[in-house]
Order: sequence, then structure tokens, then C-alpha cells
Amino acid sequence: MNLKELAAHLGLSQTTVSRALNGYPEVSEATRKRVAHAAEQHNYSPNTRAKGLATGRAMAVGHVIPTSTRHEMVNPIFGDFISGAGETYAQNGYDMVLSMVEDGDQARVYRELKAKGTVDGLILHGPAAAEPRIGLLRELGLPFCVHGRSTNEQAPYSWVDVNNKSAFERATELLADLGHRRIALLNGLEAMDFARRRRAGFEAAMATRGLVADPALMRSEEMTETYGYDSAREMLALADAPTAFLVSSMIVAIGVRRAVEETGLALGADVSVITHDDDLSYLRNGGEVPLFTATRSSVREAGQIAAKLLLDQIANPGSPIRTQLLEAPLVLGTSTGPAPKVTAAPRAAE
Amino acid sequence: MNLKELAAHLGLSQTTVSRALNGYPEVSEATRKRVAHAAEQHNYSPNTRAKGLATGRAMAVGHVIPTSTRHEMVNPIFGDFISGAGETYAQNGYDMVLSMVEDGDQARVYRELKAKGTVDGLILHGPAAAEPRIGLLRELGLPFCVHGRSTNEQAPYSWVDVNNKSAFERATELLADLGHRRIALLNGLEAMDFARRRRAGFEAAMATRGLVADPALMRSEEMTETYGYDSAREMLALADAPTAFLVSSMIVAIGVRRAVEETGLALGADVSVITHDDDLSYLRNGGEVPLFTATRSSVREAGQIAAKLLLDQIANPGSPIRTQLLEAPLVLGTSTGPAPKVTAAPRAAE
DNA sequence: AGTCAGCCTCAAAGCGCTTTGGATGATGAG
DNA sequence: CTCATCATCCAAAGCGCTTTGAGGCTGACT
Repeated sequence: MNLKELAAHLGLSQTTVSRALNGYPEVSEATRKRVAHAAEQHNYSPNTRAKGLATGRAMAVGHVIPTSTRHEMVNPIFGDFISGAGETYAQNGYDMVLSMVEDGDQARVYRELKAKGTVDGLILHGPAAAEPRIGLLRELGLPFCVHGRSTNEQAPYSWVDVNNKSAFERATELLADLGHRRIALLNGLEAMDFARRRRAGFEAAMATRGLVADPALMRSEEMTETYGYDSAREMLALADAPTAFLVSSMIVAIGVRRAVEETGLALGADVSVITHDDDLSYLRNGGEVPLFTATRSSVREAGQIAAKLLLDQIANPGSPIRTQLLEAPLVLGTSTGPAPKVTAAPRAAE
Repeated sequence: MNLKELAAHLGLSQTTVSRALNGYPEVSEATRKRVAHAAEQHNYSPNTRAKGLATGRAMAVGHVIPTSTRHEMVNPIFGDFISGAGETYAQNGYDMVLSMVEDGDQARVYRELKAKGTVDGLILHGPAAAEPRIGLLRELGLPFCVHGRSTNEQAPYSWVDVNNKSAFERATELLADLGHRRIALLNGLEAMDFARRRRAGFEAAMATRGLVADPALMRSEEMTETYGYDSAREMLALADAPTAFLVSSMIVAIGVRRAVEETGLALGADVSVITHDDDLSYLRNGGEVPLFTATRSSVREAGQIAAKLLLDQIANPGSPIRTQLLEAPLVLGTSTGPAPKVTAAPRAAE
């Protein structure tokens, strides 16, 4: 059933039917009712492509997910972010189109998305500290909102980000307050902007408290369970092992916990761990009492906000660019405690 | 830059340019080259909506993700599945559009997708044992492929699924072979078809080996870390505690491990655990040596296959329905071992 | 020279919708 | 009774593409 048929069926013109369905005032309430009813009856929905062609709007938002052949890693937070954003889109009648794109093809894909007119705007994922995509999108004139920020980008652009620096700063301070001196940082890939900011927060707090950020205790990798496990395993075997770990995700923290327990140490007593917690739906940080002490920020909420900012921008093209910084409060769990008395951490006999 | 402008610029008609770009034989090789070059130069890509209108094909595939207000849970395997499917779509020039849909709105959304013509086909996620969506889609005449199966559905339909039953059967047999008598099953939600099949496999093997599947040791819930932890915690506190757990996902298994270790027991010695492992990119099952003994099947691969089957179906509407059953081989890790010699617990009759 | 393939190119008709610029009655004022 | 006004409704022109049915131009064959 298309508009023409529906109009014929009703004995009206296409114009009138279209106006009736789109809420134009030139249609009497009686006709509108009649049209609406008939549309529902024949479950008519206007063809997206035709509508898009006529209006020039795609009523769709794109998410470009960078993938790389080197590590075929799907960001675990991706699902929750998408789910938050998708909710907002659905409420506003927008579709969401996803493209998985190889790192090298990025520029080409953005150009194409613009030329093909598939989407009215984009969400940018995983910005690097130096992020060429932002300039490209601005040049293309495609509205966009970044999940995260890009340090090297001066000109204003729309973004939603967690205050990573202050979160890791506070977390580090807590550890210092608990008497920890040897604190390890298991960071995400430091090509990513968020990881840089976290490191900056960590280093700032260490400096403030007069502690040294030992390069041997700092790593930067893709955030997996094994990364946490392997790193913690090795670091705990050092002569001057760390007594605390600051970790960039729950999944990594789980790996650290495994290493700690396997080493015969007690979490929260011999070794403290603070992690960032994205509040993933399938990986809650314990129940009533948080398992890990954590800096928490819901990535789902970030998705909702990013979508909202973007839709706003699409609806009011002239309006000023908006941004939003989310704080990540520190929640206390059972994984932190005072630094053990002994300077050198006691290790299980082996 | 649109077709008209490009044609004018080249001094050709729209027809010729279109044909040149779409590889029709009526265009001389020389003109084709010239056209292709100019297109690249001005980075022209045909407008998707216009093309779609003209051809009647959307060049897009939909994924409908069921969400429910009760538990706002995003399936953790979703990201990897999508990523596999997305790869296949990209290779074939298809877009992927995602819709998050409330359970109640399912039927409406499918009808709309059909009417609006947004997509040429659909992937169905998370089928229940009795799945009304399959019948609906068939009735709508929208090509689709199911990730998973639906037991109550007799008529043929396209699907990709893991052999859940045989996987859990083999896993249970292994545990039985190791001497375990009290085996717990931490299943996914048994409204889901895959969970039913796993249970069936478990029960079949238990029966074959003359063991009782104790209802007190069987649970069915959303697969989270806390679910694993809480369940294991409680079960291990029982007078006749289980010596082995069969678990439906890595995340749940991680929770079980936490409970086991907290109880002061050793994984692989006092308590054995086998889990299903979807081979998620961000949650590998250990490194060289698998951490958990597991039935493994890559959900990413499932995504690729499902996409392929669907695209085939779209391209050749008349062709017979295809399906694919993936086996999930048992990989041995360090989480399983012989059942401990029982001292106090009552032994089941031989 | 005439004709006919064969090759290349084109104008124009859609695809299903929105939207502009009227047309048509009905209504009330003059 | 006439005329402007208003509320309704409509025909037709796009939106950017594909595709049909035809037409021009070669060169080769009769």
C-alpha cells in the first residue's frame, strides 16, 4: 500500500492524505481522522527512501566503528553506548546505521556517507589524541558528536565525555591517602584520547603527593582480561612490587583480581585495586556493595546524551555547538584498603 | 555533486554516466574510464535514497534488538556478532541498520520496517522457544535469518546456530567422566531457545550416566557476573554442595570463579567449571592455555555466516532456505579436574 | 550505393513522496 | 445578488536515480 493507492481508496488526492498524516493545518479534523484510520487499517507507512528523497533528510544517524586488522577487537562498551543512543533515536523517529570500517578507509567512508546522503549526522567513536576525522567531518559539513574528546583539536566541536583526568586523579589520591606508594597504572591504549587523560590525572596526583610514577608500573594496552592478568602477574613478581593498581576497565580489573588471588594475596588487604567502571549492563560492579572501588560513569547514559546533542544539532543547524562533561564519582568497594605495613609486598612462598 | 551535474560536466547524458558507473556493457571502455575518473575526482557517490527508490532495493539489512523495560540488558555477545555481520555487509555494499525495540512493539516495528522499505532483510536475534516473530516475518515476505533456532517452529526458515545440545551434553559427560556426581547448571534464561537446548543436553547426559539433575542445582537467569557469583556462593554452602558447574557464559563463569576462590576452594581441584565460550574479542578465555575448560564457538563467525545466508537469500529470492549448525568443540583448560574424594557428602547409589 | 548490424548515446518515464501554487465551494459582508 | 474570505482540497513539479525504447553513427556486407 502506497500513498497513491491509499489516496485512491479514500477518494482523496495524494496531497491531502500526505498533509493529513503530517499534521498540516489545511486539513479538516474530520478528514484527518478518516485518513489516519485508513492508514492504520492498511498499515501504511510512507516509504523512507521516497520521503527522504523528497525532504532531503535521511532520518538516520550513522555510527562508524573503527576496526583494525591488527586486532579484531570490538569495544566491549560499544553495546551499551549504542543501546542508550538507540533509545533516543527511536523516540525521535530516527534510524541508526552502523558501519564497521577499517582504519585506513575512514576518510573514504565519511566522504561516501556524506555523498550518498545515507545519514543526517554521525557519532564518532574512539577519538585519538590527534584526530583527523574531526576536521574532515567539519569540512564535509556533516553534523557530528564525538564520544570522547580529542586533545589536539582546538576549534569547537560537539562531544560527550567523562572527566577522565579528574576521575583518575581522585582515584590516585585515594590510593595515596591509604598509604600506597608503589601504584601501578594499567591504562588503555594511549593513542586513545581518554587513556591520555587518565594518565595525566594519574601523574598529576602522583606528583602532588610526591610519589614517583614508575615506568615499570605503567602499561598501555587493549583492555582485556588477560592484559590485566599478565600485567599484574608480572608486576607482583617484582622485587618492589606495587601495592595498588589503577585500572582502566572492569574487564582488566577482573584479570588483575585473578592474578592477585593466584599469587596468594588478598584483594583489598595486600593489594588494592581501583578501576574505571562503565556501568555495563552485563557486567555490574557487584551487587549492593561494589566489588571494586571504582570511578563510575554510565556509558549508556553517555550514549543517550550524545544522541540528544546530535539530534539537536541536526534540527537546529545554526545553533551553537554543545558539549557535555560527565563526572565519574568514586564509589567505594571492597577492593581497596590501607597499604600493607611492609615496604616490600609479601609474596607467596614459591 | 549529483548525477546530472556530473553528466553535464562530462558532456554526456545521465543515462550514459549511470551505465558507465554500473558496469553496463553498452558503454565503451574509454568513456567508462573517463566517467570513473571524473566521479572519483569529484568524489561522487550516487544518492542512496534516489538509487533505492529507482531500484526498489534498500541495500540495507536490519537487526532488531529486543530490549525490555524490565531488565535493560544489552546482550554482551551482541557487539561481536554485529561486527562479524558488518564485515560481510561492507564487503557486499550493504548498510546495517539497528533498531532497539521494546518487547511489546516487536510486531509493529517489523510491519513498519517492511512498509517503509528501510531494509531488504532482517537478522532475528534471541529467538525464544516459541517465537511469533518468525511467522510474522514469513507472512510479511521479508527475507530473514535467525541467530539461533526456535524449537516450536516447524516450517523451514533460515538460521545459524550453535549445536548447544550436543555441546552441553559432551561437557556434562566430561564432568561425569571425571567422577563428578553433583553437577550444577547455571543456565541462561530458559525462555530463550538456546538455553532450553543446553538444558536438554545437560539432562540427557546426566540421565545417560545415571546421575540426577537436582533442581536445587539448576538456575536460569540473565547471564551476569553477579548471577554466577551469587549462585555459586549459595550452592557451595549447601550440605551436599556441587563439585562441578556447567555454566552458560564466560561472564557467569568469572562470577563462579570469584565465589569458588572466596570460599577458599581451588578451581580445577575442589571445584570444576565448564563454561560456554563465545570467543568474544574482549574476553578471550585466557592465553595459550585456556583458563576455563569450555565449549567454544565464535559468535563473530556466526555473525558472518548469518549475514552471508541472508544476503544470498536476498539476491536469489527463489532459492531454497539454508541453515547452518556450528559445532562447539570442547577445549580443555585448567578449570576442570577429577572430582575430589568425598568424605562427608552422601554418595549417590552407583 | 544501399542496407543492416553493432555500438554508443540519449530523452523521458517512472520510483513514492512532499510541497508549491492554485482551484473549488461554502460563508458572510456589503 | 455580488464579491471577498476562508476552509478544503487538488494537479503537478520536483527530489536523484535507473531503465526503457529509440535514435545516430560506424563499418561491413550485399
